[in-house]
Amino acid sequence: MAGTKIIFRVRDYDLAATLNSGQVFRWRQTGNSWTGIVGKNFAKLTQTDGGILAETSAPIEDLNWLRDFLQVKVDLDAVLKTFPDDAPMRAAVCACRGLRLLRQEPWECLASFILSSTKQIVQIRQIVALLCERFGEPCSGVSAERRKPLRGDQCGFLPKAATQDLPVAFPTPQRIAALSETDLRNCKMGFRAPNLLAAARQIAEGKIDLEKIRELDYSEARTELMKLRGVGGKIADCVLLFAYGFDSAFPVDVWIERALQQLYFPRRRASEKRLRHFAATHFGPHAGYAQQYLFHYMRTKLK
DNA sequence: AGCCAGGCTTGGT
DNA sequence: ACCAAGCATGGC
Repeated sequence: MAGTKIIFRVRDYDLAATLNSGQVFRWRQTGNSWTGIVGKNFAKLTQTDGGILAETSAPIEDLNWLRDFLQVKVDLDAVLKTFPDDAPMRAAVCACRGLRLLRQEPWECLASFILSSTKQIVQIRQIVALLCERFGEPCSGVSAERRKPLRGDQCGFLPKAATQDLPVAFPTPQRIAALSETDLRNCKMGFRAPNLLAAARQIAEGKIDLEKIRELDYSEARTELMKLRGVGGKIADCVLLFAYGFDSAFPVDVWIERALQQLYFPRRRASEKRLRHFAATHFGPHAGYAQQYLFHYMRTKLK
């Protein structure tokens, strides 16, 4: 790829664990490298001894979008030190060394998590890929002929790679707001289609301002996000944590519920309410990081 | 309060 | 090869 090559010197950064931990849904692994898109920029990332090798078509003097996305400036040790010193947390940190939180663009993150409801990660990836392939704008620095018009699931005879991830930006709220529910259902999102459509329209009409949410405190921001169709407490917390950087957000899904029950209340069955209260009080100022460690630990090591 | 919404994956036969 | 059950969140 013509363009910029740079190494971000960073310790304790496990790229694979981070990109595979259910925060983002469009990154693809090829060998030791990962390719994906941040905003309108295409990037290829490779784990190296000294840190992360980044290749992108953007000019080298302006890579803050990528530093910000990767959160390379976060002092992970300092974050880990704030975790409670108990056996489950120590095990999770030990098992997932180098796991990080990314900082995503709010709209892509929000839309992805609206689509995530009652879906497993592989299926979310498929839905998001279809949506982007059909309605996303081509990325800057990518020639037009690489964007072959494909019909997604209608070209089953093509090798799988041909239908995967062309370099396109995630479709804007305006673009999605102009679509029909049928267009969206055809991306296999089922009952999530009207939710995504309504949310896109609420945003396109200016009823909800995703940028303004940055200025609010955690609970105000949560209330605001939950005005969007298809956004309950869990999805709001995912967006607050993964896009807005509210480290105190602690999304509770069934995996986390299972992890808390199994690791912290192995004897007696704890009510959902009790688990929520525990989650909100036990993990400290970077509870969201703790949540990510427990989530990934549960999914990859315990199950 | 409890049921419903798709479609892919997993497990049993 | 096939069918049933499992997944997992918000809206009504």
